[in-house]
Amino acid sequence: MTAPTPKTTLKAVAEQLGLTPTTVSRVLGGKGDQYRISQKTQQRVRDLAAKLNFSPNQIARGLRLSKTSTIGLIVPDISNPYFGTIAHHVTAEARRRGYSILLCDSQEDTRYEIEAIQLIRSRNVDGLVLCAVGVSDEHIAELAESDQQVVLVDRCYPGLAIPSVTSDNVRGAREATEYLIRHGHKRIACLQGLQHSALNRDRVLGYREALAQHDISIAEELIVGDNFAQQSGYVATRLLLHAQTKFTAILAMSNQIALGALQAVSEESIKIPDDVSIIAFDDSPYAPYLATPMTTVKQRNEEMGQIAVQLLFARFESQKPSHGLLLPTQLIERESVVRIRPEDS
Amino acid sequence: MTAPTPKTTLKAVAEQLGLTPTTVSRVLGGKGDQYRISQKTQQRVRDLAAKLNFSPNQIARGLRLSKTSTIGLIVPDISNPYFGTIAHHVTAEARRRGYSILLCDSQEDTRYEIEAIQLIRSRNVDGLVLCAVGVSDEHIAELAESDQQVVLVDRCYPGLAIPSVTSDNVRGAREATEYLIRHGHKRIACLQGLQHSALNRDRVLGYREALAQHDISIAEELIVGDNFAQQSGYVATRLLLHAQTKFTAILAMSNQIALGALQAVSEESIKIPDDVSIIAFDDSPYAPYLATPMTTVKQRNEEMGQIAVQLLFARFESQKPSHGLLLPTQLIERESVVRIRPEDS
DNA sequence: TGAAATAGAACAATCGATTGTCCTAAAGTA
DNA sequence: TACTTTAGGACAATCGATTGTTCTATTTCA
Repeated sequence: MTAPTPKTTLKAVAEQLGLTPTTVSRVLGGKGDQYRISQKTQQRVRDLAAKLNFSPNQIARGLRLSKTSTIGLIVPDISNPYFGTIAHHVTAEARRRGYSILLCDSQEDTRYEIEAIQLIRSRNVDGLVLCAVGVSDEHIAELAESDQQVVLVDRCYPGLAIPSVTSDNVRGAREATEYLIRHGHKRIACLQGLQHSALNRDRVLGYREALAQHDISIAEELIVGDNFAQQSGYVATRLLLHAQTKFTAILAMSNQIALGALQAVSEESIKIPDDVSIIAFDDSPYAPYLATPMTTVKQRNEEMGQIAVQLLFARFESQKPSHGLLLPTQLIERESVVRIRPEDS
Repeated sequence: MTAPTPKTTLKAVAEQLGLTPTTVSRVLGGKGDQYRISQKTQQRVRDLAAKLNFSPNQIARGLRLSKTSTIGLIVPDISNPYFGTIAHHVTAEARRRGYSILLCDSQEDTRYEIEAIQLIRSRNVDGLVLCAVGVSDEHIAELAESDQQVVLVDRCYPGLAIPSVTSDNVRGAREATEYLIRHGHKRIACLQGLQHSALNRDRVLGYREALAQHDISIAEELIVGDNFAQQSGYVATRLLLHAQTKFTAILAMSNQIALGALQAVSEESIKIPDDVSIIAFDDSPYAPYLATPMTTVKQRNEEMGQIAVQLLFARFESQKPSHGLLLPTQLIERESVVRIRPEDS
């Protein structure tokens, strides 16, 4: 086995040059001139530091400066490409500013989320980007009152004074529903996500608004589902089909719910869109190549990640309270919705 | 705005009790008895700590103990569900052991990867889980000689004495190719990934082996593509089709390459599997619901994430050099491969 | 030539938690 | 009574980098 090379410290560099850590630190920190370190010394310091591949211990630095150049990121499920994309852009945007990312996966579980928040705070991150699970909000309220800088992404809590960036979920759901209505659908199943979450509430609200505006009575038995996972979409769809509840279209409130619906529908040998139309929240690179290319509500999750970091840095620089940012969604029309004759509905 | 609550320190707890930080630290560290702190004092300490919601500053702790309870994780692209899944299981497994994850996304760029490694090391992580980009290996060799604990995942460097966990890529590709051959295919396009990467070399090797074993001459013009991205798969497929190069099947070396192939094929209105069969590396939840359900080579990426962390901890505990771990792949048969008559090929 | 100014760098405290060692008063022992 | 134990904690150094202050030769200038 090779002998491990111990890390080079500031002190080690200083000793090799016959200087003190103070001097070395100032030179490398760009304050050499300010503190009248001679050019010759400065050059010697820089040369040796480069040669030894010295880079300051960020832990020590973090302790001294109480600034870790780290941003915490909590997401419900990093294996979901929706959050993966957000994370990708958060990390990219953070790196551009010299920040690192401390990642936690809350597994869609509020308990883990609380744990993650504590963990991340005990590590003194400079800021926190939080994709909350979205049900309980007590711990979020606590967070808002602490000195921790936070930005909420994707799922926000309207009551709390925390900067946030989310899709305009009400509008996105309303537009999707209206699209279905324009195509003659009146009995539209709503495969909802996590109940009592703000995110779900907004989407279902948009769905209800669209129906109400078109004088279509809302059939509560068509609003089903427990959470944003595939399993929930599957079960809900199977139950709907089994109950012989009549419906001509499905609005799935997440990409995973949509997958569950596809699974259920394929098992029943029901054809999309001939037998039932479907629109899903969240676009996917696979959407165009599905058995029936799927019409989706695309969210700007790339921008969400970038904006989240930018909001965070805006907070670092000023104490101005920033409001929630609403991003538009886009209905991507493919072939999973069929126009039906009014009498069918 | 609410007044920010400053963080509680050990010293603050100690002062409120009229004790020294030493005592408080020992009690909370479970060493109260060992250092003969009276039960009464211990209880007072614990009570106040709980009341103030004290949790030690991990930065200070990390400095003193030179142990940060943090694992670095570098992936080429966290928005790719393949890596997302690995990350998900790495974080879960790490949390179970009280470790946090410092995440970097190298964007499939070796320069960023090198940057990420430096960054992560300057933050004194206890271990590093690296999904390397896979072309250059000088910086990896350097890493191997340092005192940094590392585990390579998904993409390994055979020459280096670094523990790793990867799929048995040679065998996976060979089995997929054999499957195609058994279905009568002889001219099989190989949409490869990043050239000169060990991962790609292995997969292409498996492909060549299978052909060789069946006495099928290897048509070099059928081995095309630059990297693991969708764009590469798209371009390569378009070019193949444009060149009128005859082939009856495609072996795509990643999920994203496969997407690119689907894109190209759909634009040329070519039917899968009637006109061309396809098998792709990496399974996807969408695979069963594609226009043609796709036959895939499924990797055990969930286990990869878990095993990576376990290997890392095994290294923490013993200095035994561990070898590379090879995980089997699984061919998931769907409908994207058609049996053709020998004379067609 | 003597005092003031300046160049060049060293000293020492600090961030917060941990730990080997040391101190003091009460209790036990001969 | 005189001495050793023991209980219960306190002291102070340490991890590595940063920074306000201080110190010492040279220069500079009148």
